[in-house]
Amino acid sequence: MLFELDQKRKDLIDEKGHVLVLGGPGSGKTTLAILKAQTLILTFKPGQNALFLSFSRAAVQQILLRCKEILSSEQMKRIEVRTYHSFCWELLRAHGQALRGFPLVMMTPGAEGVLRTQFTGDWGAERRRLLDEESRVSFEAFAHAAARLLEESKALRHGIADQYPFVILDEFQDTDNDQWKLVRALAGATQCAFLADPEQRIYNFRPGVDPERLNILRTEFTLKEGDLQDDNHRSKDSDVLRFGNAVVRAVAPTPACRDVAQSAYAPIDNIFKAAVLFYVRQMFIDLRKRGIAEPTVAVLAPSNDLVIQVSDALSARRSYAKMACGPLSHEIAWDAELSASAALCIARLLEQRSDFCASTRKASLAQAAEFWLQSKDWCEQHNRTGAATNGTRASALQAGASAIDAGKTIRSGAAQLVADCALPLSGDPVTDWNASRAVLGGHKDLKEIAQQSRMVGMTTAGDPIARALSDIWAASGNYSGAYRAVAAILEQQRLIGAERPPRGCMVMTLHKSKGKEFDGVVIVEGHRGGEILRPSEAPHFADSRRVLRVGVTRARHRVRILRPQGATSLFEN
DNA sequence: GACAGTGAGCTTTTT
DNA sequence: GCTCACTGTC
Repeated sequence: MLFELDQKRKDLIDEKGHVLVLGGPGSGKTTLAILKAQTLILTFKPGQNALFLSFSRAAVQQILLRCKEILSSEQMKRIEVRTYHSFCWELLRAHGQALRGFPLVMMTPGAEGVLRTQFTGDWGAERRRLLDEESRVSFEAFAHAAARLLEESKALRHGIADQYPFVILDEFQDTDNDQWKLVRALAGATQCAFLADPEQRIYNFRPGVDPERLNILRTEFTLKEGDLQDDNHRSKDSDVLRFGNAVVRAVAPTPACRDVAQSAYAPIDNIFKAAVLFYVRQMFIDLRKRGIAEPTVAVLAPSNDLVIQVSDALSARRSYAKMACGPLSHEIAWDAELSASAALCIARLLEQRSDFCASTRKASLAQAAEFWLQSKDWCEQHNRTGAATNGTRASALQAGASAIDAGKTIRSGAAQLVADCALPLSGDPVTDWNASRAVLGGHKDLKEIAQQSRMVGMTTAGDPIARALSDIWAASGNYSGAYRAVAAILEQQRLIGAERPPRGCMVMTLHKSKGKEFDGVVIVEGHRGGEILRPSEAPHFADSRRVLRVGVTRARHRVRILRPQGATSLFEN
């Protein structure tokens, strides 16, 4: 592939020192960095590679795709595209032992959660103690620990610099303090390209992410800066980016943008859902009219809560303005941990219905309790309310299991509902699965299990879980062993799943869409909560506007923003 | 320890 | 309008 480069880009590629490349979505930062790597690779000695660090596995996939468009297969071998986590872990594993005397042991998020819930006091201090005294390193402390290794050992710094004479840092504006320490140590010894878009800084709320990051970088290192902000290659013929920038400035774009449409719906639940389905279908029709045979469409919502509602909206037949719309199949980008736990509850209930006895009933209660414990841990980790309530719910279910052991009556309504479930089975996995879910839907302290379990995909007979359950039924006429089978499938999906290239219709939060690209984007605002412009940020909504810009600029061709009637205008004039 | 009633506050989170 | 934390009652 050939690239026409202007002088600004050529200068950045030829610069021998560090470069800071600023640019909006689709401006070609990544491409420029890869071209620079391509040039530098020519000067590398055998064994030396370029290193490209990014935050998420999804981003790594995107970057690899871009690399394949530009580099030859020989050149591909000379560039390593990695997440911070995988790079740091390899560093720790390879050099931790030599420098500290003990091999480092990885503490997975799950294992750390268990320790944390048992520990009272300052967890941060305990985490440092675990690292110093037991060589156990938390997932979240990888960057911190790796940075310390580099800071402490000049030999290691130079070893890494020799191995990677050129390092690219993606999304640099979102680098947290620990990652910055690591990068600072690297940049002191090797040549770096920092890629950043200050307007895409949407992880401000994360501890250690500093809005001043770029200025900190500028004071610490001598840089050649280049700003590609004005250019846009992703959506050349569309004015999607112009709209995104207008949103951040809060000034309506003139002339109006053809490719971005806003619609208002009456703030009533049924109308909301019908409107979502209608406009998403409409987006597919629009894109096909433009000659895109198999369009990808992302439906983006400000909150996870709303993502569920959107998925709900797309899952049933509805009519909007007298037009009938059939359901639309779609994928949800979802935090798999909780939904896996919820799915295991359903599997336990299937076993209980197959063989109603003390041990299956206790297992169901224990799994439901486990769900709430995980929920509790999640709340604590993410600083959300609900931890106390979830803990109480878990206790009530555990108390139910103890009551069965002691031969006493179960006192909690939720525990009773779980333990007394003895619905007959039909042998059709989808029907039986949904019947178990429906039971849980009948109590406020179990409802969320039913809701979360919807995310694992068990709607058609072809889903892996349905097929496995079908096999079990065929072999034994009941669902004994369902738990193990479902657990195995979920584990497998966790390892291989997730990073498939986008296809068809996908629903996710605005935040999760960052770094991705779709033909069309539908942004959905809720009518009760789930606001695009978060009320707490009034009157200027600066953070919200950056998030919205990220969502809007995911689109190659077309955007629709669906808002409730009466919502605050996106523009102040 | 279960649960109904009451008043407050409501997001996002790459590994 | 819903869900959480907290409090009082059984």
